[in-house]
Amino acid sequence: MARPQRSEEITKRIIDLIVERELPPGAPMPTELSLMEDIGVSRNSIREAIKALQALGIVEIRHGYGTFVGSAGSESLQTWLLFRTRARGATDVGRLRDLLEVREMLETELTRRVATDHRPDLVEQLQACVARMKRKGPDAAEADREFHDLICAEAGFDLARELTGLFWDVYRIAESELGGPASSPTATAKRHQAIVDALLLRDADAAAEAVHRHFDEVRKRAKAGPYGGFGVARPVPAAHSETVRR
Amino acid sequence: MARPQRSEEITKRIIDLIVERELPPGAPMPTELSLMEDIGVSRNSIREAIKALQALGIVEIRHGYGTFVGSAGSESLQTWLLFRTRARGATDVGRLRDLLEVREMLETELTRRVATDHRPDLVEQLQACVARMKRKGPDAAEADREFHDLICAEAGFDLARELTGLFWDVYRIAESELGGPASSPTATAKRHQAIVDALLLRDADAAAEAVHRHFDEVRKRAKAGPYGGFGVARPVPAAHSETVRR
DNA sequence: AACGGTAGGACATGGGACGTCCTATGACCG
DNA sequence: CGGTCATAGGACGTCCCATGTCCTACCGTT
Repeated sequence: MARPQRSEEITKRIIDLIVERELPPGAPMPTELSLMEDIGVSRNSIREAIKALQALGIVEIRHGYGTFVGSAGSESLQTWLLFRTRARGATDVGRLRDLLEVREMLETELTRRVATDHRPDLVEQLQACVARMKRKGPDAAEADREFHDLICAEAGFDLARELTGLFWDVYRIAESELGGPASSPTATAKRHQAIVDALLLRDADAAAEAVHRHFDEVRKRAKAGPYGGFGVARPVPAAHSETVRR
Repeated sequence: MARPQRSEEITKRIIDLIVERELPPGAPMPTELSLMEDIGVSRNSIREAIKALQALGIVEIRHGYGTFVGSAGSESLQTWLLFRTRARGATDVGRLRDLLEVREMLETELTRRVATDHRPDLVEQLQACVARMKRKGPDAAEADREFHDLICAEAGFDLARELTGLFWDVYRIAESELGGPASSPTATAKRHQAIVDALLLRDADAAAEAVHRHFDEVRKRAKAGPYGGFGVARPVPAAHSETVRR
């Protein structure tokens, strides 16, 4: 007995192999054939394990060329997080709130740290982003993203930066599915300007406060959406629930 | 042309299927056979797609019984995060620092929110955890985890709570692999006690400060570890780097 | 020397067979 | 009559093999 998921075992073995050999991202993985021989299972089992690894960004597969060690970037989690917010009814806005909340917490603290310790030209770059936000269009959203990413990058914590980027992306996708009202460019620019001002003064508390106000703005916009607010879990229709067995 | 990864396409289709039918976690997925017919690909392709979904916790497979919709809990990310911190040499402590930093940011803000708004008996439960911490042993670590989880749960943001739990687990595993010094039970208890005290007074700033001090303690301990500190990226040995093609 | 065709390596997809695990049903026994 | 065990059926797990597709590198031609 003690047959705890053959393929999971294979997955672990492959990961260990990468870690032990200290293969850097981009390094070629052993051939599926040699993996077969090393681990002693069939090719299909290897392929399924590799597929699981691919879903986590741990390996990258290039058709016809080979499999390579991946960087395990946060993009891999987009599917996960998106599913998590869409599951059980895309109209349940409560999950969107969670997303925003985590972003707010992370960015508040990140901004706090950056406020007292940042390169002089950071403010200029941020200022440029704010200017771009004022012009309506697809570039405004891009500038918004860059604005937040600049601050997160400045803090120097890769993981935190990637996570906030991930949350930003997923929030935007989920929000667009719900079709909320568009944001006002001038209001958005104003909120971001307040953050820049606080950073310029190197005032951590003011910066944190400005970030909070910014998120208040976003929340207010989301509340005005088609489902009337966060936390209002729409009752799940019973239509399909009888498909549940047991 | 335009052959964007057959299996990735299948993965998306399956996710959409779950979302559209609003299948709740635990609901049985369609049979692999019926999926084959619906999507029109072979069973192997379906299986690979499902395998990828399983790696993300989106579906759960019970051998010999069926496949079920998963809850996409944060446990699924453990492999990802663990790999991310172990990749390219387990001795690179810089990644551990990132882990701690995110935890600190999240917990600081979470604690801040909980400080001014929490159930009266939360403090009692926390106090009980602190008492357990004072006794050395495996239960002390468990009490530590419960302590933080209690606070995160109180805030009411599932996502944030799960993430902090995930970071806690991964940090502990990664740390144990590095084999740092054990923490002093009394010092640990003292730091946690300070947090409880601040919560009792419903003083958000004091609570945040206490959390910071707690993490300072953890950082200090990690710095005393075998690799002499955070951020000291050990140079990657060139031994295997010539295996990189291109 | 530059170009293009071709061979080979590696992954993608498809189909089938057999083993294993779980559940449920029904016969058997107390 | 009720409880227990054996068996049948459904569904996933593993494996094998064949063919398609993509990329690289080599080599012959111009």
